[in-house]
Amino acid sequence: MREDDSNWFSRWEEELPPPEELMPLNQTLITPDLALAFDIRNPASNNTNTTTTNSLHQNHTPPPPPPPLTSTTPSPTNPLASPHPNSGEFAADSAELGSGAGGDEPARTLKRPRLVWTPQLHKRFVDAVAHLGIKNAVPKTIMQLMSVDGLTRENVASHLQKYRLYLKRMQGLPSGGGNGGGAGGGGLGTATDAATDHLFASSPVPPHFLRPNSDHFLPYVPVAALQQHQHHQQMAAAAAAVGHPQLQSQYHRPIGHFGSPPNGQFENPFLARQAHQPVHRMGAPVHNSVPGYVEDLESVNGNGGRKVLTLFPTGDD
DNA sequence: CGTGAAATAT
DNA sequence: GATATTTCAC
Repeated sequence: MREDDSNWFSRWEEELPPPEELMPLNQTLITPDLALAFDIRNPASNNTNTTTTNSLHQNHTPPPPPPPLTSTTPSPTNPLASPHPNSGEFAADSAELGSGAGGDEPARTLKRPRLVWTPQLHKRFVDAVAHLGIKNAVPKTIMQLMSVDGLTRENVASHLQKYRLYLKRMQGLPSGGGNGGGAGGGGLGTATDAATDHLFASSPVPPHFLRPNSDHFLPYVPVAALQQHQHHQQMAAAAAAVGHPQLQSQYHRPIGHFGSPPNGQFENPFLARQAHQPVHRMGAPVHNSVPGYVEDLESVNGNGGRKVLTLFPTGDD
């Protein structure tokens, strides 16, 4: 059964995980103490040996440097004056660690913690790729389109790679459902596919991806009325999504698992920063007029009524 | 710069 | 041990 592309989106809702993200996040949860800086990495959790049972992951990682990531901060004038003073950007930093040995030289060599690709972030990624088209779906473009602060080209490239594999695997067995035997004729790795499925399954796969033929991209429709009465809190972008919640005591709320979705695999509803407006012009031959690319916000009615806002047009052409 | 594969951390 | 993510190399 081939459904129109317009339907593929509808399926998202059902396939998408129950948005526990709906849960009203109150910035109140974040006390000023917590809201300071983030970023941590276990310097000692690095063991080349696979045998030593060093389960000591708990170490204090001094919150080093400021969160500022890429220097691309055009922010000339923010037309979107955020009504919430708290949620726009994060304070610079307080540099109050005093722990251990000094530590304050990191401004540049900032080793970012592992980036956690949450369903939301992944969705953004997919959306960006969908808008760009496989043709221009290159890390650099995607990264720029995503405008997620903290995201780097390497991150996107890495994820893109996995995403491609996932699509490939999918084309082999689109069989919805348990498909047990791989069959498809591919006979390739099997361990990584199933695993990635969970993560990628959270985000809808645009039909265009399965379509090596069509390389046309959507013109992107501006969201005329995006005045939702319910504004969700906005926190740092990927930066906040990084690191571990356990020790992380900064811009990340102790949100654990809200509700348990049937799928059971979501718990990090962090928000990606609404990027700035225009994307840097690159030497790309194509003129992608991508004005403020607004990502769809998760708007759900706490009353069972699930409502999702999408920006891009569903119908391909 | 982009992509592929390996290494590492969780 | 498996998976996710990061890093190196081409």
